[in-house]
This record gives sequence, C-alpha cells and structure tokens, in this order.
Amino acid sequence: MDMRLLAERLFPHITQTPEDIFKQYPKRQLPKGAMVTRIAPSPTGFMHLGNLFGAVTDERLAHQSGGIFYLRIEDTDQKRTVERGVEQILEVFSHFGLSFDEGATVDGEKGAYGPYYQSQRKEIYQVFLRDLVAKGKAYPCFASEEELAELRQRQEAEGANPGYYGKYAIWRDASDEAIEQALAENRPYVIRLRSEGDSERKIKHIDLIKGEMELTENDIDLVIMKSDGLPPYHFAHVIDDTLMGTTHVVRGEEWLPTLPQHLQLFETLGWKPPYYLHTAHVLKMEGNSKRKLSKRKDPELALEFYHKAGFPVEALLEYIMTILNSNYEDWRRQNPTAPYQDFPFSYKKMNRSGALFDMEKLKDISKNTLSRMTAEEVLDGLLPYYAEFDPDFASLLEKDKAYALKILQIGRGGAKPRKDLTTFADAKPYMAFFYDELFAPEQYPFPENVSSEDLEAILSAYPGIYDENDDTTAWFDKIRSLAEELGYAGETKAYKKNPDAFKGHVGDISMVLRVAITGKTNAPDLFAVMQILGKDRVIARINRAKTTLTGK
RNA sequence: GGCCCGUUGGUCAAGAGGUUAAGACACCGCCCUUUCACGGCGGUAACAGGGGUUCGAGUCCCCUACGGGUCACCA
Repeated sequence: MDMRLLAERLFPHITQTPEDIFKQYPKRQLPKGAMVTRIAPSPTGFMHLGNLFGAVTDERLAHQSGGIFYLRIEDTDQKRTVERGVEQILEVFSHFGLSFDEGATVDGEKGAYGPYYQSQRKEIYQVFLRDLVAKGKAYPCFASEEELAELRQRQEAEGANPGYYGKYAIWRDASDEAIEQALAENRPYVIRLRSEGDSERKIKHIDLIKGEMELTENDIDLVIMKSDGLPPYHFAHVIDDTLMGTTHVVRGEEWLPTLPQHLQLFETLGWKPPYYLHTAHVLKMEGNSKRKLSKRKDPELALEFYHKAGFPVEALLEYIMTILNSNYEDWRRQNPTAPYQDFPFSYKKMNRSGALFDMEKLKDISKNTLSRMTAEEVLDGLLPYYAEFDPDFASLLEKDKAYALKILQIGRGGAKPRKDLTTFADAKPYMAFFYDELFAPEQYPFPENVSSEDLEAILSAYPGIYDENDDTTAWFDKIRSLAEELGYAGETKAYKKNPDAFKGHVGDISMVLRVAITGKTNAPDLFAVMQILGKDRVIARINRAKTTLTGK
C-alpha cells in the first residue's frame, strides 16, 4: 500500500504539515546559556517529595540562567486524571514559592508555546504521526490485548525477551489486504514506530548527572499513538519538549531504561534531543535494605505530610537544597540569612546515587530555620497553620498578636538564638502556659529535694519581694537572699563544693518559682517570662500554686 | 530472568592518582549554665569484595557480591 495514502486514510482530518506546526513554535530568543526547563506532572491528585525535588532543580536551573521554567500537564491518560488535579498542583507549587513563567494556570494557561495541556495537543501530535506514517516510519497495529498477552506467553515459553519487535511485530509488514480488512471492520488500532534499532548494538550517551553511560539500542516497535488518538508519554515528550524549546529535561532515573526509545524518536524525526538530567530516587530504609519511597506505605512521601506536621516551607526547601547540592550546607553557614536563591546552584553538584530520606536531618534543619526567623515571620507561619489545625489556639494568637510576638521574641535575634521549635506544631505546647485559658496544671512538678514547708515558705515570701521594676540582677539577688534564709546555697558553686552544708542551692528556689509560674520544669528565661506575664498574673499563679499545694 | 544505574562512617556527604580520608545530622563524654533551649571542646565510626594498570588507587579497567530501577495502548 502506498504509505501516503494510508496516512491520509488514517488521519483524514489532519491538513497541517510539520512545517506549519514549527512556524507556530519559533525558536526561543534567550540569552546564551539560558536553560528552558519544565515540570510535567500528571494531574493524579498526589504531589510528592520527588515532584518537589525535581521542581526546585528545574526552577533553579532556569531562573539562575535567565531561562524559562514552565508547567506542562501530562493528562494523556484519562483514567488517571483526577478532578481538581491541576489546581492541586498549582496550589502546592505556589505554596512552596515556585512560580512558572509559562504553562497551566488556575484559569487556563499563559505563554506562547501552548497548549500546555497534552490532552489539547492531539492534532499537533497527529500531524507528526501522519508524517511518520506517510514516510513509512510508522504503521498501524491492530493487535488486540489478548493477542499481545498471547505473544508475551509465547515469548516466555521460547525464552525470548518480551515485547513487540522483530518477527514478533505482526503488523509491521502486514499485507495491504490485512490492513484494508481491519480498517473496513473498524477495528481499534495503535500507531507504532518502525524501529531500526538492534538490541545487539550499544549507544553511548552522556547524562548530565549520571555521566557517560552505555545503553542498548531499542528494537521494540514503540506505540506512539494509543487507540484513543493520544500519544503515550514517550512520543508526547519528544514532540512537546522540541516544540516548546526545552533545553534540559530533569526527571527521575526510572526513565533511564526508556531513554534509548526517546533518543531513537529524536533521531527518526531528525531532531536534536535536549540534555537529560536523570535524578536518583529518594529512598527509605526498611529493615536492612533501602527502597524507593512508596505512596502507599510512606506518609512522608506526600507533601501534605510536612504541611500537617508543621514544617515551614522554608525548612523543607532548605532540606531539599542540602540534598540536591552537596555544598549547600557550607554555603548556608557562610550566608545564614540569604535567600536560598542566592546560592549558585549547579547540576554538577548533584549526586548520582539515591539518598535516604533523613527525618532527623530535616528536623535539625527546620529547627535552625525557625531559629533564624524573626518573631514576626514565625507568627506569620503560626497563624495559618493553627487556623487550619487548631482554630482555638489560632484565635488566641490572633486576639493579641503583640503578646504572641513578645513570647516568640524571647531569646531570638542574637548570634546564638534559642532553638525551642522544630515545627509550628511545637509552638502550642511551648507557648501555652503564657495563656491563662490554657494554663491549668493539676499538679506541679516541684523539685523533690525541697520540703513542703520550704515550698510554702518560698511561695508565701515571693509576692512580697517581687518588684516588676527590678532588673534581672536585682531580681536574682532577692532570690539568692531567700535561698540563703531558708538554708540553701546562694551560689551553685558553694553547694557543689560542700553539698552537705545546704538543703540545696539557689537553682532549687528558682525552679520552684518556675514551676509555679509556668507549670513546667523547663521554660525559657524566667525573668523574661515574668516580664511578659506581668506582675498581677505572676502573683496570681504563685498563689494558685500555693493553694494547690496546701489545699487552702 | 534480560537490560540499565548505583555502592566512602548509622544517615547525608567532601574527594577529579600522592589527604593524618573533610564537614553536617544522630550517638557518647566533658565543659558552660538558676531549668530548658543554645553554645564550646572532644570521642566512637567508612572507601562492598577480589583481581589488574601504576612507583603510588577511594579515585582508572575487569570480575563478583549487594542494592535500586525498568521491562504497558501509565506517566
């Protein structure tokens, strides 16, 4: 059969030529070295850590080089497409502060290289499909699912590699009559590429992350159009990334095995492939072995997990940067407050092997990130977090922001800031005692070496000696005197030198006060705490503790 | 099973033929300290194994082992 006639027969509605299409996608005019990258997620309603790793890499490479970073929606598989999937994608990336220069948006799309939804690009793909058929480089295949399953079984029995190739490619050289008949019967079909590859031959390829590698040529007659008329990933990737001018494709290493197919497609179409960066997977330890993070078993794969746990987005980005570029931590030490975008990102610093996800490291980074933030920044994170997960606490914070800021200000801002919070979720237990609404200790964990008589004596004496206007030294001198009056060492050192001479030391006295005022044995600087609470509430809490203690 | 990728302390990693094999997290110890959170000092701990090449190998080559990935009209 004349292949041109066949092409016309298969795609009667296609009138444009590849040249027509290329006119609509002119070469991008960008400065030298500018990279064009994209992320191309499927709208499956599940955004995970891997998506973010890739997106940060793409975004940095593009924007650092003066290039373009765009969002393309890979929705060629209708079965997997989910309602609001695209909105979710957009929300997640805007949440992490990543912005696209082109691509899908909340209300459509922007940019001159669209459509950015693959489901809307059917005609474009078919122009190239038609062209390939006309040139004899692709052909229709009418094999049914059953036939293909049968084929696989036969190959297994023969010990041959599975797949539609060589002598197993039954429609590759089908007779005109057979095609004619199948068409007449309206049987569904796919379009396959007529592979010229040989599985005995190797191709050399340089991946920007993995380096030089040797791959086996593809000899499978790849499906390039599904029976629904849309292309599978492989073909869409080649067409879209070419037309849209992608210069660097960043994707997970699970794509490496199909790379020969992509390179073959580029060659067949006569196009130059982009640079590839195949990134290693994030792994997880299970027993004694590592494995890829799994959607079903590992909640920490979902980005939602970090949101719920209260990790600031800055912290997660910070962790991602340390994983992506090994020299990032050193840079951060030199530049403690610079935005991460100032870091000279390089794909050369990306690791070729997979990293275990390290929650402890994330926590440490998060703690440091929070400690570097201003009280205002922390509160800005706290408010939406608690609005979503604990509205009651959110309204307490909201009611008096100045008060909340005073609390968050304790020990913040110096060269050695306090590091009390690992996540936003830590803030409530940390701050709760400052709020009378939440302050309700049933019993007080007073130090055990202080007798009940002494406890009562301390709590009774304190309201009389506490003066709001004392500075920290004057205040503590009073505590010291009280300690000595009761037979406790005024200096810790004196106690340590001769423990038998005292009931305890001044630290025990301040611990009693700390427990009475905060309900806890561990709290930030007591003097600062009292300043914030104010004299009335300090006295009230001392009295409350005394009442609880004595029962009156 | 075929094909592909990978392998430096518990974890993340530096390392581009000559290093006492960095640093960070975690862990342990000491110090500082009125609690806590910090901070300081120190410590335990690694080139998967075997062959080559070389005066010299964590670095280059080969084999083995182990780990991961992939073999769809899913991406």
